[in-house]
Amino acid sequence: MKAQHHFQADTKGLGKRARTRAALLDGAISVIAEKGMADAKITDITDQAGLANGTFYNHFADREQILREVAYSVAEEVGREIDASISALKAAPARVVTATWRFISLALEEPEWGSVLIGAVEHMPAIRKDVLQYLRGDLEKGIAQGVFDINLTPFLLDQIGAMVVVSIRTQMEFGVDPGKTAETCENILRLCGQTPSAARRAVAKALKST
Amino acid sequence: MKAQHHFQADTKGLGKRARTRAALLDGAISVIAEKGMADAKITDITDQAGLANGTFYNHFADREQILREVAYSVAEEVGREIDASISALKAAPARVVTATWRFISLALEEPEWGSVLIGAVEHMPAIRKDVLQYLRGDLEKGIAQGVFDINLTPFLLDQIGAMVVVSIRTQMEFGVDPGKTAETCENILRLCGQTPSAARRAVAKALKST
DNA sequence: CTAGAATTTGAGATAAATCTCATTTTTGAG
DNA sequence: CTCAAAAATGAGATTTATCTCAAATTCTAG
Repeated sequence: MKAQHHFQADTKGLGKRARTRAALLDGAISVIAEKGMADAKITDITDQAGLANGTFYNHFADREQILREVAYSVAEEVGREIDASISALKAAPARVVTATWRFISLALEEPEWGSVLIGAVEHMPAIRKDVLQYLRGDLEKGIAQGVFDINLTPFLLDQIGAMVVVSIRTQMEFGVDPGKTAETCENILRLCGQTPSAARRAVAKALKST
Repeated sequence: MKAQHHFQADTKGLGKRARTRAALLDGAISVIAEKGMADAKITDITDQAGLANGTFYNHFADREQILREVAYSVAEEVGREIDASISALKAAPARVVTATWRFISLALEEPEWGSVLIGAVEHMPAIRKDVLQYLRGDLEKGIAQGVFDINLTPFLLDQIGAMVVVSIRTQMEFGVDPGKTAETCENILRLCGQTPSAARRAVAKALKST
């Protein structure tokens, strides 16, 4: 799962056009990882890809388009991985904890993904909504299973999302700390109405089976 | 408490220098309210203040300085108001709820303050820390009173802060909704380890005595 | 009222960035 | 191998800011 060549990996045998495009997308991921989404300049991206500035415009209409494509692509990839890691789980708390844990871990293990995801959630409301849809289903499950006591609205999803972003950003800045990831998972369960001890138990249990 | 002339109100009788400076600071608040902190340009500020672009540099070294001064000033003012509104309260949950409620209400009643506070918390980590210090004392109180079950770290403060920001931003975008403010207060109490029903009761009680 | 000090002014120097396009280079089908 | 189409190139037009500074204006103390 080399994030270094996320896009180029899929272009074996394809034409030059596709390969250059992939190089630009990969360059964009690197630059976003290094300087953040807001400060990713076109020239940074083409330099990183070893191409001329003008080449960019043969492949993307403007700066926004490439950022959006990168963000959607990373979000989809992460979504697939999380889906796979929780597909066998039935209990809603276990699903929420495992998904959250996996999400934060992926963002931190591949800092390039972390920067893209944080940038996307901050600057692209449409993507934030998409990413949080994954959570929505599991929260519904929890209500149905009688273990979550919540008012399931986009507003609640945004509040949970904000906590996850803080967790990732803090760990990217001050160093990875699984204790913080665990605390984040517990806090989400608390938000869902679970007691501190129930939340703690659920997190411990979910981690043991990983 | 006219936010329109937050700074100019304090300059009766002072010299021209002070008055012009205050006009620039007030202009900055307006512009931040309208376009956000990231997009507040020097020229916008001087236009708003009815002054020439060059005048700005007689009073501030650069863009950052005026933004910082505006942010600190608004944060202090809001801090004072909140302190006053909770000074008589003894119970930690009541203090947390009242302070949070007041903070969100101030940000929404004076949209100029809301934009400044959100911009500051997002772009100026130092200010975020200062603002969250107010909360810290009350969380400590709650631990001492045996009603909060938390690991009181800057990390937890940041997670709570992020929820408040989401609440303000959502209401600024989609319209003021006291239900969302109440939900935010309840969610903070849940994070602190209270049960959903205890949280709900504490919020209802704190609001009745306002 | 006056003159020197303080303040304001706004044109323009400077500094990024984005995006365009005529030209050159590369590609790959026949 | 050839050559027309596709792609890449990078200089520079354009845009949009910040910040400087000599000149004009406004204060204020005597």
